[in-house]
Amino acid sequence: MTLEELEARIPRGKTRTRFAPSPTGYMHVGNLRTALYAWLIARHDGGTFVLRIEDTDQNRLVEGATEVIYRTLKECGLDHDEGPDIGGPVGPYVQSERRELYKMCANLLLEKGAAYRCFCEKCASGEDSGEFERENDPCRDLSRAESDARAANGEPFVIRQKIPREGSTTFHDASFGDITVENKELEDQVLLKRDGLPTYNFANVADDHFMGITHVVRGSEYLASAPKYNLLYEAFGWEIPAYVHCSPVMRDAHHKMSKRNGDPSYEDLTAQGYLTKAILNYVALLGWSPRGELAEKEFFTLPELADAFDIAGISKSPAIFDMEKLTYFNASYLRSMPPDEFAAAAEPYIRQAVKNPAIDAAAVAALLQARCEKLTDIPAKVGFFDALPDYDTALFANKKSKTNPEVSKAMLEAAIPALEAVQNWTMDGVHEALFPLAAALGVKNATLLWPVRIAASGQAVTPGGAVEICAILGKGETLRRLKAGLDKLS
RNA sequence: GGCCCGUUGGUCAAGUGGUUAAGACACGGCCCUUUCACGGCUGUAACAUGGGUUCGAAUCCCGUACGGGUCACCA
Repeated sequence: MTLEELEARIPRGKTRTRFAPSPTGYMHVGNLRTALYAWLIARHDGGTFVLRIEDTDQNRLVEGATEVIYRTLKECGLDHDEGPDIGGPVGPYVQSERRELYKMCANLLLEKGAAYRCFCEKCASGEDSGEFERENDPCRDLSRAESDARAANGEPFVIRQKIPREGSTTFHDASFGDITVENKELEDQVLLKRDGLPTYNFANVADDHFMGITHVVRGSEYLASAPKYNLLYEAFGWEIPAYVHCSPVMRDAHHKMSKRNGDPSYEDLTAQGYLTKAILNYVALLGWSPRGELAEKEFFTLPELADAFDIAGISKSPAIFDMEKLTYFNASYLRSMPPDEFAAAAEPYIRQAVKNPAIDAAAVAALLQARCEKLTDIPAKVGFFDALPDYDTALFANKKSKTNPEVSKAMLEAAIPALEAVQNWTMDGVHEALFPLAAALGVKNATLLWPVRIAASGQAVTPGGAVEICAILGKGETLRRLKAGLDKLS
C-alpha cells in the first residue's frame, strides 16, 4: 500500500487517542495513569481509543507481556475500539508489523532532504567511541549519488533526521504550553535503525499520523524530544496532533515508581487486596484534579471521570504515590459496597482463616465491612472464630469497662445460665439475654459484655462485639468457651 | 555539565491580580459506643527564596536555590 492510500484510510473529525505501551510485562502505575487519561480524553469527546503495541526493540521482548496489557485494560474497563486483537481501519496495530510504512516514510524524508543515511559505526554504549559526531557528521552532507551508491553496495546504515543548524523550534504542549529550543541543541536523531526498524521517536510520529491520533498522551520523559517531532511533521507536511505530557508518578521525592525499586504494579496492587475501582479513582486524582463545581469531589466512577475530565486539570509537577491515600480510597469503596457484594468478595478471605462450615461467612463479612481497609486484612482478624486462641486472664481486666478477673468471673457465672436459657440463638436473642442481665446485676453493659467477649474470642480486639460474636459462634461453642473462661478464672 | 520543565501544609491538591489561602489523606482532641472500627465534630500544619511590576501579588517579570526530565541504532 502506498502512503497516499494509507493517508486515505485515516479517520477524520473525531477525537482519537491511543495507549502505546511497549510490552515489558509490567504495567506500572504511571503507565496505567497514562492509559487512563488517554481513554478519558477519548471517551469525554465520544471519540476513539486505540491500543498499539510498540515492540520495535527486538532485545526487550518479553513473553506474555501483551497479555498483561490486555488483561489490565480489560479489568480496568479501559476498553479500546481498535487494536491488535480486534483490528480496525488503520492497522496493523503492532509496530513490528508496520516496517514497510516506516521505510516508506524514511525514504520520503530522504527524498525531501530532511533525513540522510549515516554509515558511521554504531556507538558502543556509554563511551562515545563511534564516528558520529553531532557537529560534523561526515555523512550529513554526503551527496545523494554517493549515499545511494554506498547503500546499493550493501553498506549498513541508519537514517538520521537532518535538523537545521540554525534557528529555533517551538513546540506546543496542551498542559506545559509553548516550549522553544534552539535547533543547535537538537541532535540528528536516528529514525531508522540498522535492523530496519524505526526508533521510538520515528515510529510514533508515523503511527500517530497514519492512525489519525488527535491527542498524544505520554509521559513527560518524552518532552525533551518533542521539538524534533515538529520538525518531522513539518518535513512531511502533516498536521501536528495535540500533545499532552504527564509528569511522572514518584515513589518518593527523588525516584519514579519503577519495577526495579520493587514498586507495585497494577497487578501487585490487586494482589495486595486493592480494588480496581479504588486504584483507578486514586490514580486519576494523582496528577489531575477536577475544576470548578467538582473541585471538591473525590469519588468518581469511570463514567463520571470521563464526563469531568479535562486536559487543563492535569498537573505539571510530579506526584508522589501515597499508599495510605490509596488505602483510604479502598476502604471507602469496601464500605460503600452493597452488603451481599461485599460478602461475596470477602468470603474467600474469610475461608482462608475460618474452615469451620458452621461459621456463617456472610455474618462474619457483615462485621468486617466497616473494619477492613483491604480484603487481605481479613484472615488475620477472623481466625478466632475457628479456634479459640490461648489467652491470658489479664485480658479480663479493663479499666473503662470496670472489670478485672474477679468481676469477670462473677459476670461469666451470671452470663452462662442466662445464655443457656436462650431459645432463639440470634443476634437479637443473645442481646435480649445479656442487656437485661446487666441491668439486673446493676452493672454497666460493658462490665458484663467485656468478659463475655474476651472469653468468646480470646482477644482484646475483635471485629464486632460480644453479642455479634456469640451469635455467630453458635450456642454450643459460645457456652463451651465461656465455661473455659470461667475455669481459667477459677 | 548543556538544554527543557517544575516548586501551595508530611502527601495529593483548589486557586489564573484583591480569599479569613478550599478540600482530601495522615496526625492530635472530643462525641458516639459492648473492644476495635464506622460515623459526627474539631485542632495542628503551606504559597522555596531574593528582587522587581502594581494601589494591591500564591497568582505577572527577572535572578537564586532545590527538585525532576533529557542529552541511546531503549522506549
